Amino acid sequence: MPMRSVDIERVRALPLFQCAAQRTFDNLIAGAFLQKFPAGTTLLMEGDPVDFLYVLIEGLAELQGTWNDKETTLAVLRPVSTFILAAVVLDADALMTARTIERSDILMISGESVRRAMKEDAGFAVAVAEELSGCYRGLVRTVKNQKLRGASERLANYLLAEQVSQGGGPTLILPHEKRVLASLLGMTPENLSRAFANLTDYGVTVNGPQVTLLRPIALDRLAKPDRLIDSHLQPSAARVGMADRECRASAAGTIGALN
Amino acid sequence: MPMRSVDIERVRALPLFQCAAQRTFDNLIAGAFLQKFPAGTTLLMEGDPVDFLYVLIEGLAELQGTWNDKETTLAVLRPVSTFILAAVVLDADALMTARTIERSDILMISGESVRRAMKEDAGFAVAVAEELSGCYRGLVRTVKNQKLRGASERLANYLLAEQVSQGGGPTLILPHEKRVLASLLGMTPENLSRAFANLTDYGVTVNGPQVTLLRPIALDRLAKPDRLIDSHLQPSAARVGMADRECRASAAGTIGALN
DNA sequence: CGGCGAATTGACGGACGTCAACTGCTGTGG
DNA sequence: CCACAGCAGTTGACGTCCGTCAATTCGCCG
Repeated sequence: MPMRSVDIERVRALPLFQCAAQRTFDNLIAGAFLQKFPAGTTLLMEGDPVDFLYVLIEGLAELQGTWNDKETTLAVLRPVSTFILAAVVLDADALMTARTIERSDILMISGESVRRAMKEDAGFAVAVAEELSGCYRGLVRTVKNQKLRGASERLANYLLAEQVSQGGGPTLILPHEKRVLASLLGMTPENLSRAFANLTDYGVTVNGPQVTLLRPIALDRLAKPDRLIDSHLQPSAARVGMADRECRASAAGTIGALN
Repeated sequence: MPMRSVDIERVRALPLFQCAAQRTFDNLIAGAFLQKFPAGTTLLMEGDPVDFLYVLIEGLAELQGTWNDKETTLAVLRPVSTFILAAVVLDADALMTARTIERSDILMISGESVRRAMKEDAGFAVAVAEELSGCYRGLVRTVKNQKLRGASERLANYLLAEQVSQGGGPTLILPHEKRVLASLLGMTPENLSRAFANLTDYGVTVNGPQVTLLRPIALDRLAKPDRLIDSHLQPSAARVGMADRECRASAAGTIGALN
């Protein structure tokens, strides 16, 4: 429950916190909990009031939305990401359910203290606005991805993005169950299987969670990745120091670490 | 080009600006332009650097995304809304192109001065964060709408939302061409026609841009509107003063005034 | 060993996109 | 004033993509 100083430093290094005054940061973590959750734990249900800002320190988590007994995954989060920031800022009810996919370490910071810190520390308030901007743009990319691309195109782009995020080698490991991936990409598990089958012509080989891209150029020609949709290919950051805030926020899933 | 004081007051009254210090606000509008554009003008192209924060004062505008020669409408904006805020905050390239649908009056505020104002005025920075949060949540609703509902369900919900936004009477006027509506709802114009046809069984009558809802209860049973997707039905604002920031931002289209 | 759930495969149906033809409106120019 | 071109909207036919249902296989864990 008390935080290790290693973890404190990881949090302090987040874009969200690194510009905050030391005093602001201390106040924020003073009333914070670091908690371990097993896989499959629901942290927060859609529609519930939000009392905490969450920070995923270790593990894997998922944000999902529901309607009419149907469910969809809006994002898969990797460490280190914050989530549910927008609801915290507005003190509003959650629009998505948050669930752990793996055993996870999660830092919970009082929402009330976040709102107070923003009013007292302009640097922190700016950082919150920047974080939200990155999340917002991640979602814009998501919507474009969904509305403009077909199912196999979405999968192809996902694979290319994962490839670079896993070091650029020809073979990559899916970070979670295929059913979660299917939901993230906006299709059924059955259709994801077929989408993988479609991509065999483009050099995609599947073996359980392990996927190999034998003909990346052919796959790329199908996927047509675009810097205005796929956040992993950003131009050479002409304005230094920025850009990577947006990148980090968008690193998880096809899309963004959504707040 | 010089702003009328009427317009200045309308801008000042926006949630984004009403908490800003007078001095901050004066600096912001000091270097701002108020400009009139004819219908169909492209204000900003996808991929371009963003130099201004835009405020739609009068008229109607549209944000669209493109990929592989396909185009989709991400939002339709009504006065008074800001747009392209997120790109301004990050000083990043636009992810969407902005186009006027009708003749419009648009206020353009220097992006540089917005970023400076945030650093100097914590109240303004908080307001920016709140605005972005509302926009973000609008987009979350959009994604859920897209991924969880079928085409006629999206249309039905759009109609019910428009109905309340136009005073609650049985008949409403579509604010723009049906082709724009189709694109906003994620379908082709042909399919929008068919979706309207499907809804005749639920008391929906179409006559050009005029739509009448004869059996709102039946339509509602089909649409299953949900407060976690459809921003027009918010609970009774237990915490006063907030909530309507989110509502305003989400009032345009099925979805949000996207920034 | 037995059972459960994830993943795959096939068959089927429905939803949606595409193409084409037709209507009706509007603005233009002879 | 009317003829005509151009575009939005509608309708029909058709094909494809995708979801649903069912059966099967496989791996994991009790």
